[in-house]
Amino acid sequence: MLFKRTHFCGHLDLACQGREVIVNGWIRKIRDFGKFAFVDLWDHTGIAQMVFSLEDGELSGIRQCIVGDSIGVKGKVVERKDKNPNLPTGDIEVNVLSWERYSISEPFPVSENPSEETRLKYRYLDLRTEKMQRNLRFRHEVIKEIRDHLSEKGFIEVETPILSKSTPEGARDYLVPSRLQPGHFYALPQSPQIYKQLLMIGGVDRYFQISRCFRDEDLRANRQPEFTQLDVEMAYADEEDIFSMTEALFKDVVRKVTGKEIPASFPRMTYQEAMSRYGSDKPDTRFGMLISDVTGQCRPEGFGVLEEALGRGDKVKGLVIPEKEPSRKEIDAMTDLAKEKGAGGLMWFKMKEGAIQSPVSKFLKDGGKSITEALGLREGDTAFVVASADSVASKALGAVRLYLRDLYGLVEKVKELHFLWVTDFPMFFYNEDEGRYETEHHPFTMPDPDDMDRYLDKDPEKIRSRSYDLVLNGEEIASGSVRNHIRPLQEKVFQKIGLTSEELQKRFSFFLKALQYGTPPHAGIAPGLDRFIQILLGEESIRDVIAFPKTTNAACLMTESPSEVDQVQLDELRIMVNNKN
RNA sequence: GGAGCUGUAGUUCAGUUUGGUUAGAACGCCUGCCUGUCACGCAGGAGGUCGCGAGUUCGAGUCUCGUCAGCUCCGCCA
Repeated sequence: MLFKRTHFCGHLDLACQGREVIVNGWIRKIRDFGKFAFVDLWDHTGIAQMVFSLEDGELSGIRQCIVGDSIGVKGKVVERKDKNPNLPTGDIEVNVLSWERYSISEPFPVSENPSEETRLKYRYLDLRTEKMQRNLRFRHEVIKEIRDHLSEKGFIEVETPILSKSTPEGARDYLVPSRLQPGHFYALPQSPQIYKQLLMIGGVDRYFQISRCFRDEDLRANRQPEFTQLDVEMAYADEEDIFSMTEALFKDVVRKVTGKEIPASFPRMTYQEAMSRYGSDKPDTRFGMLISDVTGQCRPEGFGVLEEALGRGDKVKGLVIPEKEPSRKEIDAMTDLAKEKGAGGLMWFKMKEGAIQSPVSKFLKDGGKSITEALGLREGDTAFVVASADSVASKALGAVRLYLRDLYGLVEKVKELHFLWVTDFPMFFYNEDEGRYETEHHPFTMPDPDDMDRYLDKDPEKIRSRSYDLVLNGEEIASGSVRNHIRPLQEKVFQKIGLTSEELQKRFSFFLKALQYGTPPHAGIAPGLDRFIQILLGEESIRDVIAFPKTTNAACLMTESPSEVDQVQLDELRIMVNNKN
């Protein structure tokens, strides 16, 4: 029999005193004293203490229960003799009159501090923890506020297909075989990009969607093979419209879900400045330690390595961490980071008792004076310097800068939210491996028309695109652009990235055709909700804000997917599996 | 594709440096005792392919090689 509950465990308090209540939940803890037992009963609202008299035949059955059993309890709320100030419901307890054991639990395969592997295998039990309950509810609040906000602003949510078509460029697609057309495949969407542009052509005007996106690439702590984006698109809109729409949205949502106030508009930085000063296209602006170019001031005489570098046009760049002296081991770790980014090495200089200390000062005729002065090195500081091609030096120092951030805890997690627009991304970059140009953002981005005229043939990497990223605390949380709504211009872009006219015809004729029917100028953006929620909650991993996440191997430990399928299914799809390699 | 860390009882871990008796602890589980706990307490008990496979050795949880899995990072992720 089901006890129809009158209250949730966490809502019981002194106001219920003397009342007969019914609560349902899971046993969290049993403390058995022989003549009676305390049972901590948990539901999604919290814990309340039940008191079972064990001298009563029916109630003594609680002794057969273990943690995890699902039970219903009818009892009287009474004020406690010994209150527990650590428990929200610690003023009261429930004297049990009758109860029902709904289902029996196996002993829990998880403990209070389970490993990631155990958590993922028994995710449904992990979800019963306070943290996961809080995170799922918080996520719901964020999405609800987004829907409310955009609905009020005249946006409508439109669903787009999951069984979709392979897009050019970008990530590896997840493919779904077609049974009715053997040898043909759907692709799961990497984003609803083309559909939302078609919705603009279709007169929807203001669209959004909480949409699932799929990318078959290697995973990270903040990257899952399927993830959730807030996809937004506006007709007759440009950068400024998207910026102000997004700023208003984030300000409203952040206030409603966290109570925090963020600025009404976010600072902006060009891609070029981000790269040269922060060594990253997603700069963490919560702290300083910017990268300086000291090529001009640097006197390399005597140090062959540096002389040669400057001879071939390399840059000398550096940054200073004030009043810190990293250890030998830490410097080694930073050197490895710099090398990973392509730098030949990492020089360092310390200022102690007015003298420069550095492993390279003995080579330099000026002992490193020109470099440290240019960087403004002061007593007790340490400077890190890289001599490499401009972008390599910046990226290497960008990695060093983040290492120092984490080493010395230079930012307080969660407390501050630093939003930043990064603009003026390049339209194209040259892919050495493939021997062709690719788009930095995606091919549907509007290139700067003047740059296009000027550089398309001679220097395509100089062409700027009308795209932008939104960065929060050093993490990319949204990406968008003004779209290319002019068919001939769109064709030019496709040509530049090496799509032949046959390929174009085969894969995109529908889209190019659609562009011919009075496409409104339009622009959009797509914030990644998993990351945004992760940052607001201060979680280390995106997995902690997703109910059923996958491992770094893109597997689900709970369902054991992916898995083999029956031969019958493969035959139906006319698929033969090649197990070689 | 590459690098690092980890894998021992149901769970979380110690033991691996320096190979050697019967692989330990805590929590959980089982049995019993206990009138006020909230990390209840007390007594007793069960529970192990040391991830898997080779190899070295008289002898491997411990050393070597391979492999699988989890995590973190690089490449990759328009």
